[in-house]
Amino acid sequence: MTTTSRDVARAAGVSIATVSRALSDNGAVSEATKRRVLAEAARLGYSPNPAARRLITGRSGTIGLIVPDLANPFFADIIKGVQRRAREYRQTILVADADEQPRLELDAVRNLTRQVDGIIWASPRVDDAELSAHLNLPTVLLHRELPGQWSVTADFGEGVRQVLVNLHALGHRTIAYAGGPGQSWSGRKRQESLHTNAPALGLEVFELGSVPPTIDGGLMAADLTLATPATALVAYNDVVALGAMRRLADRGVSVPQDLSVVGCDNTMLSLLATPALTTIGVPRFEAGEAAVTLLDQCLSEQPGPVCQVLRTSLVIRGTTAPPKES
Amino acid sequence: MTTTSRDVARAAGVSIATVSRALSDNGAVSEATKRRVLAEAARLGYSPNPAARRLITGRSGTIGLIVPDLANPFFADIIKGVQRRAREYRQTILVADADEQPRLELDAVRNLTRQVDGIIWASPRVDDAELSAHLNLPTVLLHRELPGQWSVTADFGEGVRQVLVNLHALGHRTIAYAGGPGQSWSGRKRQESLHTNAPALGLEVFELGSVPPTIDGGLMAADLTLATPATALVAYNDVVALGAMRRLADRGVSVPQDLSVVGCDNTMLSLLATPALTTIGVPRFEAGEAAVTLLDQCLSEQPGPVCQVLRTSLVIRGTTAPPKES
DNA sequence: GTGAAAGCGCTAACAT
DNA sequence: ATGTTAGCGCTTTCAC
Repeated sequence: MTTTSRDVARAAGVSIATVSRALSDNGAVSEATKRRVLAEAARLGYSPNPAARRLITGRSGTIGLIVPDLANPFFADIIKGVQRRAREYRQTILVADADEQPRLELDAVRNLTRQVDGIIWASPRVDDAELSAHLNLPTVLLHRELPGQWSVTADFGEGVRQVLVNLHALGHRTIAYAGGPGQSWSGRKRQESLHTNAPALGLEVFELGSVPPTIDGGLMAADLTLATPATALVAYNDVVALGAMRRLADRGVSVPQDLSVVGCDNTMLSLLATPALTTIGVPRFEAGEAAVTLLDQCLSEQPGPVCQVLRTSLVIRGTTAPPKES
Repeated sequence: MTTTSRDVARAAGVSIATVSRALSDNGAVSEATKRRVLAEAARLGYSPNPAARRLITGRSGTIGLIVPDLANPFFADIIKGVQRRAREYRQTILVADADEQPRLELDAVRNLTRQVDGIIWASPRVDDAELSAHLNLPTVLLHRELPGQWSVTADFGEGVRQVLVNLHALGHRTIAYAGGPGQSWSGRKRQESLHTNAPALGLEVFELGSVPPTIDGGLMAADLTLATPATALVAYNDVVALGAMRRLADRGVSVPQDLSVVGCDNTMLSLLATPALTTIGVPRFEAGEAAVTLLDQCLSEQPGPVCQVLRTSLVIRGTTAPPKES
C-alpha cells in the first residue's frame, strides 16, 4: 500500500537501482532519467523507507541529545539551537531528558546507542570516569570539557572576570558568591575565575558555599549574604539571583541601592525581575547550533577533537549600582 | 563487529528464529532454551537492531511530539510528562519544535510520518482544515479538540469560572480580561466561559482585546486595564500577568491592594512573582502522560476516539484581594 | 518446540 | 549510464 522504490521504478521505466541513485544523488545518472524518476516519485508521493536505508547504510540521520532538564530555560534554548541547525543538516534529533538524575543520563546513552549516529551530551554532573566510560558513539559534550573529547563550552571564567571588573569599577570592594552544585563543571570554572581575578582587583570575596540552583537556594543565599559585609551578591545563575531578590525584598533590602545582585546565563527570567537583572550572557542557542556542526564534522571523520569555546559577556541591567556610602 | 541474532544463535546452539522468539517473547519457546538464549544474549551484550525490526514489523516504537515552542514552560512540562510515560511504555519520543510557526508544524508532521508510529500534536494555532488534512497517522491532539479526533484537553472554561466566582466573592464587580492570540483554541474556551459566567454573577467585563502572549503583551495589558474602572485583571497566561505586574509596579499601582491580577497555567513563573501570582492551575505533566496512554490505546485499535478532559482549578496566592474601598 | 526459508525496502558492488 | 544481484538483521509463516 505504501509506494516503494519498485513502484517508482516501474512507473519511470527504470530499475530500482536507478531510482535509488536518482534520489540519493550519488551514483551516475543522466539528467534526463533523473528528472523523470524524480517526477514519478513526486507524483506517486514516494519517500524512501528510512528503516530500510538505515539497515543497509548503518546511518540513521538521527542525533541524540541528552539534557539534565528540558524544563530549565537554559537547556530549552540549547535544544532549540540544536533543532534549528539539525533541520538545516537534514538530521532528526532525539531528545532525552534525564530529570536531573545522572543515572537516567547513562540509561539514555544506552538507549540511544542503537538509534542514533552520534550524541550531543550536556552533562554538568556525571563524573569524568563514568562519562568517559559511556562514550561509545561519536559525541560532542556541551558545557563540559574532557581530555581528548569534542566539546562546545562557554567562557564562564571570562564572564565572571567581567563581573568582578564591573563591580570594582562601581566601587564595590567586598562581594559575596553563592555557588551552585559542587559537581558542576561550569560551576567550577566560575569559582576558579573568582579565585584568580578577585585578588588582582583587591576584591574581598565571601564564599557562601553551594546552594541548590533553585528559587529556594536563592532565598538562602540572600540571608547568607546579609550576614556578611558584602555590598554585592554574585549568584550561580539567574534563578538563584531571582530567589535572592525575592528574599531581599521581603527583608526590606532594596536592590540595587542597598545591595547589588548579579545572575548568570541571561535567561528570559532576568528580564522578568524588577528591576531587570544584571547577568552574564551565555550564548545558549549558538551553543546548540555549534554542537551539531561539530558533531557533523566528527561524524565525517574530520580531524579533532575540536573544543569550541563561546564568548560570554556581562549584560548590565538594573540590579547593579555603586554601593551605598557607609 | 556488532553482535547479531546469528551470533547469539550460534552461542546458544539454536536457530536465529528461536533467538527472535526468546527475546520478543511471543512464539512458543521452552523455558530452558529461553533461559539459555537470554543468558548468551546478555553475555555477548546483544541488543536487536531496531532498524531491522522496524523494517519488518513496520513499527518503530517511536512517538512523535509536536509543540509550538519547547522553551515555553507550558510545553516543557508537557514534554516531560510525555517522556516519562513513554519511558514506561518503552517508547522513544521524537520532539519537534515548530518555533511558533504553524508552517513548521506541518513540515514536522510530514517528516515524522515515516519515522514514528503515532503523533501527539499540541497545536493551538493551526486551523481546523489544515489540521485535519495532516492527520495521516494515529494522532492525539493536545489542548485542542477536533470532531472525531482523539484528544487530551484541560477544562479551561471551568478554571475561568472559578476565577470569576472567586473575584466576585472578594467583592469585585468590574474586571478586565486580556486575551491571547485569537486563533488559540484554549483562548477561545476561556473567552466563551467568560461570556457565559460573568453575566450570571453580575460581573461587568472589559475585554482588552488580544495581546501578544509575552511580557510586552503584559505591559500593554496593564496600561489598557488602568484606562478602565476594573478592579481586577484576568490575563491570558502567567507571562502576560507577570508583564502586567511589572508595568503596574512602574506606574505605582500596587498589587493586590490597588488591583488584583490573575494569571493562567500555574507555571513556575507564577512563584517567581512578588507577590506570588494567583493563577489557574493546569495539569501539564499529567496531560503529557495521558496523551501517551491515549495514543497507545489508539495504536492498539481500541475503540475511540477518546477525548479526555483534565481538571483545572484556581490556585489562590498573593495577587488577589478585595478591591479598595472607593 | 524448533528450524528452514522467505522476505521487509533499500543500497552498493558488480556486470553490461 | 543503467540493470542485476546480493545482502543489511530481523520476524514470521510453514514445515517437521
